[in-house]
Amino acid sequence: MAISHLHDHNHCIETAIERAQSVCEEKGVRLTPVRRQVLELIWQNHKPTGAYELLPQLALAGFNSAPPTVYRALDFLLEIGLIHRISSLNAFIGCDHPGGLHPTGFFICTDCGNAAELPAETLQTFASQLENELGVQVDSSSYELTGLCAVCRLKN
Amino acid sequence: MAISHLHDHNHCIETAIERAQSVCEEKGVRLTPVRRQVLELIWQNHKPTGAYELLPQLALAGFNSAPPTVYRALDFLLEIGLIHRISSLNAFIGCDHPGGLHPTGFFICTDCGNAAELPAETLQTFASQLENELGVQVDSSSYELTGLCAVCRLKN
DNA sequence: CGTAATATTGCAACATTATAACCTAATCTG
DNA sequence: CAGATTAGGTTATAATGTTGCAATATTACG
Repeated sequence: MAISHLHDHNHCIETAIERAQSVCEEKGVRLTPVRRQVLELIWQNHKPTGAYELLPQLALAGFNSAPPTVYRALDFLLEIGLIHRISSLNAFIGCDHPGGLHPTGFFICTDCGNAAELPAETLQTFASQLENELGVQVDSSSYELTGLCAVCRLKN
Repeated sequence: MAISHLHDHNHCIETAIERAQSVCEEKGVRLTPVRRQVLELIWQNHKPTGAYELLPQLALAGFNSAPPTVYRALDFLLEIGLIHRISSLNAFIGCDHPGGLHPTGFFICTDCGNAAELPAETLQTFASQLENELGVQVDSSSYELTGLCAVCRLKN
């Protein structure tokens, strides 16, 4: 399992970085070394990662490492939708399907710690339903759930 | 408008405190003076309120006012479901329908700052749908949306 | 190219939010 | 009442996030 996970995972990271490149080119913004490195670290961790966890990792990779550096990179990545912020954890995680700002939604397993992004269509449906039900206009949203993921549910 | 709002609002607060009393009696826990005062302040503010906003208000009401005091009261009120935490705002707000722990969900108007609790049934439906869709078991959830509320939408 | 405008980064200090540790006081239980 | 439990006071500190300004890099344009 370790090997296949590792393999998949390296693939994940590569793909994520490539897509990030494309997104940035399309938008005419710059994926600078720090920003790229932060994104790569987030994908390497592959779980919700706090800003202050990234600091030493960034230092280890030979980059300047002070809070504003990391937060600026995170803000940039958030703004173009390459990562999401999970506010109940004060943590950040890579976006599965970048390419524009969209509702944030994660299911976080309290056993294995994995965070799975919720399907965009589902979130869209929820938001629309609430708009109708409440008569409001939804501009942004974040849905954060915890519990046991499908795997851990069987294990226990 | 100011008067009617004020009236409704005082009623809100009274009702909330009364319900809190009942809930605490049922559960056999103590709504001590600090806890009661914190709850009352939260209802008085009538909008998401940060812990450090409560400190001076608590001091003004003649109570000890140090972070642990407020946080302990907040933790207590959260645990028995009398208030909710809105993590995207690092703030707390009174629960509309206390009487047990339940999913947290709020629509926050970016214009007027009001936070409206989402209908419990709707949240329950969403959670069930996600459980089916993802094969997971949901233990807790928090849905936070922003945008324009029905009133502010018309005003603008 | 050269230069001005813009965007990005480095750095130091600071602001905000939350918790730990330890002790005292109040309340409950038998 | 004595002992156990719960709640609160106090000090210090941890964790998270921001501001402001100077320096550097990148881009735009004559």
